[in-house]
Amino acid sequence: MLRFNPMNTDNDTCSSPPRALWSVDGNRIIVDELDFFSDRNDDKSSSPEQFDDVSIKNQLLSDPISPNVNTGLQLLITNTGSDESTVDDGSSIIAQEKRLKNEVESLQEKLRRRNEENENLKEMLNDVTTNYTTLQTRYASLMQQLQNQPTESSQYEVVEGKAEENDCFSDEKTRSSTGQNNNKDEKEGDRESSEQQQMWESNKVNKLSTSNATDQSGVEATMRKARVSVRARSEANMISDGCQWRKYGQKMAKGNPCPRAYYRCTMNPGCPVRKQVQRCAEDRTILITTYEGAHNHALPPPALAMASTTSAAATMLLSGSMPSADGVINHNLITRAMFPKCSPSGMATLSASAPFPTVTLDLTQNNTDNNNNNNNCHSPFFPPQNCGSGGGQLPQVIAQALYNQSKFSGLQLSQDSQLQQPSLSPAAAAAITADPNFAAALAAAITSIIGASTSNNNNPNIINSATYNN
DNA sequence: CGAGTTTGACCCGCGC
DNA sequence: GCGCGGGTCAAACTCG
Ligand SMILES: [Zn+2]
Repeated sequence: MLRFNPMNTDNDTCSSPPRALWSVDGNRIIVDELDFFSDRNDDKSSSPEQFDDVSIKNQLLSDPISPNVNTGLQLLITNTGSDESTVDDGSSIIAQEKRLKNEVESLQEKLRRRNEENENLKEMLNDVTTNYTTLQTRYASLMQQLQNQPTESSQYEVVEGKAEENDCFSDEKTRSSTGQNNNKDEKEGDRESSEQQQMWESNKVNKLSTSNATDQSGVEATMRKARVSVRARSEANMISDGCQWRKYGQKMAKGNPCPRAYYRCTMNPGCPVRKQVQRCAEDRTILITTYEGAHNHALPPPALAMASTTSAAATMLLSGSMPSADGVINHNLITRAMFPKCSPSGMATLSASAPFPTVTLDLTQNNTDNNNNNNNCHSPFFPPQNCGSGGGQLPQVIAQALYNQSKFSGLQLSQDSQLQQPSLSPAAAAAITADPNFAAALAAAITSIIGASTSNNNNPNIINSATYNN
């Protein structure tokens, strides 16, 4: 959904970041921003159920095993007890005993169901761990392979034709064409890792003092530098992605009359995530938002899609930059998983060129053509009627698809056949989707695990922040 | 008054 | 070494 502020006639594309990106009351008023997650946050009546996991949640709500319904039962039991006490005045003690007994029973039942849930979740976590171990093993072997064949630069370029052709990617082109040796990566990684260790409050003096973490930081820097670039057609100045951002700079980029704005995540003081917002030079209706880094805190559900996408893209690009076919596999994987019947070249572009590997999501084509191609985008992750269903929904759909994709790419990269059959038991999936808090926490944890696969000295805050508060 | 934005200065890497 | 360009900092400013 495009929300356009008629009062804002300013051509400056990046001067008005949103004030209320994530509102608890759900009645936020978004001025001058493209809302990727509109139907999750505001209008409750506008067909909020877009995806499979949400439909699972719906099933859960009508499921008698659901804790939500269980709460209702508890209330019912309490009412029954009080009804009895009003009927029978003489045997109030017996009635009370009965009521207490019922209460205990219901609590026991509740406990039992919680235990079942825990078992399911444990099982799921085991699956996740197993898949993670598999992935890590594969990653290690690929790294070994990389060390044996250090100079196969041609395979670093997974997809570059599209980016090279378009002036909108001029900065990416610049980055892609510079610095291809490992030495530079290490230097860059040194700087970046010291940044991460010392949070944003650190100053440059501290940065200079931590120059000994060179060995382990190169990969981490790649992770940190991996980017997800979203091209969306929008008059709005900002994409609402569920996070809170603070603008820290604005520059005029060369070759583009529109300024580039720099934002950093402010949901957690130490969060390293940044994003850049810039209009396309050739078509100023196209907004290019580039995300970088992984959040070190739990996120509201709407923010998870983009955040996980960024993290997963980093992971994919990391493996994609190996001297193997992984990059291509992942490229096909991401596009096939999203739009099996769409042309893969136009939707998701994977540029694994050092030092800033970037996944570019081009959402502009479907925004223009969605009236004609409503049935062209069928995906196992969402029903076809949700494809191309309006300006703001499409990005949301894609973000969700990427969120799903990110889970699969991280957990089941080596098992192509399982791509369309996530190994989530229905009960576990229901348990997760029933509770947004847990979903957020778990997704953050998984994202962190994926991120941790690139480094041994991972930031402990990542895991610690992914706690489940109920 | 605090949070967020603006904007010029500064830092750093890279190419010449 | 110098200039250029991208990215970041931080003081001044704005806004609610
Ligand atoms: Zn964050």
